[in-house]
Amino acid sequence: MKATIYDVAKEAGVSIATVSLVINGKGKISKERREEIRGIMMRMGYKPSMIASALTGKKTYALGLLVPDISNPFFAEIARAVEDEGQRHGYSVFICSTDNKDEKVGHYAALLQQKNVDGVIIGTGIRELSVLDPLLHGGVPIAFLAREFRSVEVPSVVVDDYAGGAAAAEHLIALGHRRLAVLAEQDSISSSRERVRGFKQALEAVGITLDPALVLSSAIKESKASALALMRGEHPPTGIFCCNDLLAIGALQAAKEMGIRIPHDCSIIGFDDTVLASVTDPPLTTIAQPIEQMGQIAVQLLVRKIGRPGERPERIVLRPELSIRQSSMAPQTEIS
Amino acid sequence: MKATIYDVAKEAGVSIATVSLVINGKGKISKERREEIRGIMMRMGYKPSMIASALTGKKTYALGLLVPDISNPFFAEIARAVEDEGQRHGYSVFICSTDNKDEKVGHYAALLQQKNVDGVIIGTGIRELSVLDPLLHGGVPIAFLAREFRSVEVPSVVVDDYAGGAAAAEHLIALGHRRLAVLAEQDSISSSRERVRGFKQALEAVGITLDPALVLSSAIKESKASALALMRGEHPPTGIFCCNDLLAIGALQAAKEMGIRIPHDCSIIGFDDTVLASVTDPPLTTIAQPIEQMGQIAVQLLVRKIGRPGERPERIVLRPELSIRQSSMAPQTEIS
DNA sequence: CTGAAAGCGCTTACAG
DNA sequence: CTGAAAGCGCTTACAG
Repeated sequence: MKATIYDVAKEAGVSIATVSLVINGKGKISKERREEIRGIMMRMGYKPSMIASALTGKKTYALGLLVPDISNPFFAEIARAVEDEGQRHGYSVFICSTDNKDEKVGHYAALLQQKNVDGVIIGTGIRELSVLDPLLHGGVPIAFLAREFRSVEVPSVVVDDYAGGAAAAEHLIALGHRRLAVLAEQDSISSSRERVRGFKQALEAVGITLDPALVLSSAIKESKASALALMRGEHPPTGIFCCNDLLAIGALQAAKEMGIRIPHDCSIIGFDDTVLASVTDPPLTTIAQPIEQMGQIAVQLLVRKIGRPGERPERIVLRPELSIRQSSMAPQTEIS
Repeated sequence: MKATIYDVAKEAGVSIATVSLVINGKGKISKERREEIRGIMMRMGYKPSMIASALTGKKTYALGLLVPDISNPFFAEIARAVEDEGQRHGYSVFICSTDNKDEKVGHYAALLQQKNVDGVIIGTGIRELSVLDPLLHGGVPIAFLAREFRSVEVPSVVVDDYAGGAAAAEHLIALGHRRLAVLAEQDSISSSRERVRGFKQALEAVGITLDPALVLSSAIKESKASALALMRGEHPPTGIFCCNDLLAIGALQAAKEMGIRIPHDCSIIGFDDTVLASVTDPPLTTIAQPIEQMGQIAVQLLVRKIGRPGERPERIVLRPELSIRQSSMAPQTEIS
């Protein structure tokens, strides 16, 4: 039913080798023949099968994108940037949501290598690096996006998470806050660890120590409950740094439930600057990541790696930026 | 470098045919041989190449998902549901953002058929159905999701958009509104047209006619500007029905810019009930779609179609539901 | 119960 | 400038 290279060869009265050459613009085919064969392909609606050509040494022009959850706006925006930049280089992308579970990462790693993808972008947290073995041993190029593992030499784009955490702290300090809390992601997520570290260091730089009891790791579904725990303590914080916008939203909801006014009673800072940040009540002060740029660079690095596997992998660090909205202000109430 | 079926055959001292049989659990292989070969595959880390097996008549186990924009939270949530349900049936999914442009739809249609995907879920607006020809003629099964074209017999899941639009109108009417406006999507989007039609009919049912000047189609990027146009008219509406949550957010922003208080001065209703609706200021009254269910059903229908191409395609209609939050209330101000 | 052979739709040297 | 042939990694009848 679908035309194959044999059909167009027969129609053109040439061998399939010749047709293959014109498809790939190789060899020296007379101009007329070339034009004629092109015309026949058009007329027959012939498109070479990518799986057949992939089997004969060419690429599959497919990429995998591993993220914790495509429905999380941050990763959805990343995915769009990756998709667009991928298209620009001729690649399609498979979405792979891992829920930050090694088990799912491993599953997708095996699957993607079985599917012979040309490369995979890894933007998900991983505990045990060995779950990537199917990719690493299978010779599938990878690039890290917004996550990284210094132990392995792989191209990566990250935002300076440490600096971002520090910027959040400095903003809060400048506003006059002293008693601060942190809502972090799981510990397996390197970016989250760095943000907390930067936040903590910046506090210590001005002589404030972060109360360990006020640093909570939380899954996104439990962000509200975690924030409630933070706010219900004996000495509630006057400001909370949340390691992503979604966690910040949980904090916002917790505050609303407890009748705590944001930012009057407590300041909240997020991280990411997704669409969400501009629509919350109140709009969220957050540390903005250059999302589109990160996605673009990730595919550029990966594509380069695919092209020249031997080259030394690059590591690109982008600067996050404080975006001030209405969820932060100077502390108003004196909390005993 | 990667092990092939030949490597394991040699290692096991059998023919590749035998190995193939144990891979596929076919034929009658003695239990010991089967176990032994399984062990060897494990040890060598052998996984059959999906592209090779796809070339020999089997499926590629890849699906395409066409949506307007994966970074739009509604479609991101759809994508997650499609990905998960796809995995459950053994399929991976390619993301394809079309920006509702026929040109991109056509591009992806051709690309997906070249990649030999087993099926495509279409959740994007299309003006000229012929852009799907590469799929239709290529014999690639498709299913419509949240969009549809009655002219072609294809399995589809939709929400009763007409009823949803009517529900929005009824809510507003019950609240006491009489002068209403609509912020719609582009006309090529069937779901949007239906929502507007339902809204309008419900108004007419109680003797209110919708002023055509107060019905605007708007791209998402221009939603704020369009809402401003609506609100700046001589007789501004006391309520605006927006055909999706993102448009409603544009309206919220326009109101804020003009100093119009929501819901006191104007009620706003969205459609979709994505995460966004619960975090806006104020939280959005909206018509909720069963997003996860829609994604699941779409792949179930598609998978069924792939399995039994001859069967009569099903059409599943789900009910949307009014979700009341704080962006709607009885009209307060008397606007001349 | 298992192997030899053809074939899927291409690409790539190698001849001529 | 163009064709015959081998090969990519599998699957599937067909023999035996």
